[in-house]
Amino acid sequence: MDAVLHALADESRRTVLEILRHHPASAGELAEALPIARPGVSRHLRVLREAGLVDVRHDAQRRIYSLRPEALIGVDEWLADYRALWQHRLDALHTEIARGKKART
Amino acid sequence: MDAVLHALADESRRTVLEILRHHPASAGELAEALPIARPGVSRHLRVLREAGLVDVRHDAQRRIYSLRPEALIGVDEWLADYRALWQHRLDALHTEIARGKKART
DNA sequence: CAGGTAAGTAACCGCAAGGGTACATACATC
DNA sequence: GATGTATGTACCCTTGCGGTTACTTACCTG
Repeated sequence: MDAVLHALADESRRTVLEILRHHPASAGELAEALPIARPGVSRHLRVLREAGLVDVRHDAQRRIYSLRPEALIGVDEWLADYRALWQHRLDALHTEIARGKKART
Repeated sequence: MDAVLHALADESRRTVLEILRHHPASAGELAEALPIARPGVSRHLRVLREAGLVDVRHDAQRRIYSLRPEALIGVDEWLADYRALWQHRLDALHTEIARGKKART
């Protein structure tokens, strides 16, 4: 999961994911969408590949990248524990609010 | 959310969160639990503070840190969109498996 | 108020990440 | 097989981050 979180920490790489979330795209298309030059994008794509977040398909000279959201499952599971915590807090907050209402009546 | 993801990308900082998930702790206690020296931990704590992931309470010279898991809600919401994607894929996979079973009978 | 403890900051070092330019590789076409 | 296009890699440079030691700040206690 470390590699995934590291990949997610970069804004450009998240942008790539957002694009791929809607449709697969070639490396060139992705580079056009980012404010950095092709080589830089290639490197970002390598990070995403190694983190298991994207898949590559060869189409002649083109490399078509597509999303592999399964890699995010690990992060999701990690967050699940915390989700229980904040859910608990929100519940407590709601209880508090309800109590306040009751007291005011 | 950027600050939060940046904070999460570091193993040491995640360790701090894991500790605080169970109980509040002073900066010194956290430093003892990590393989790095106090000043380093102080900086990690600052990152976590600025990302809104922890709260500080003063107790004489001690600074007691506690978790504020609410900050992770943003990440959770961001992941939610992807969750729909992989859920869809897993459903498709299960359908495929079911179909395979049926074919074999 | 002197001494001790807890935490944070400052200055410094080393390394790894991220960007760009230039080059190499793969494939399609003429 | 020469040319053009799409992509990735090598190299260099700069920046930022993490770690350490040394110092400052805050607070408690005798």
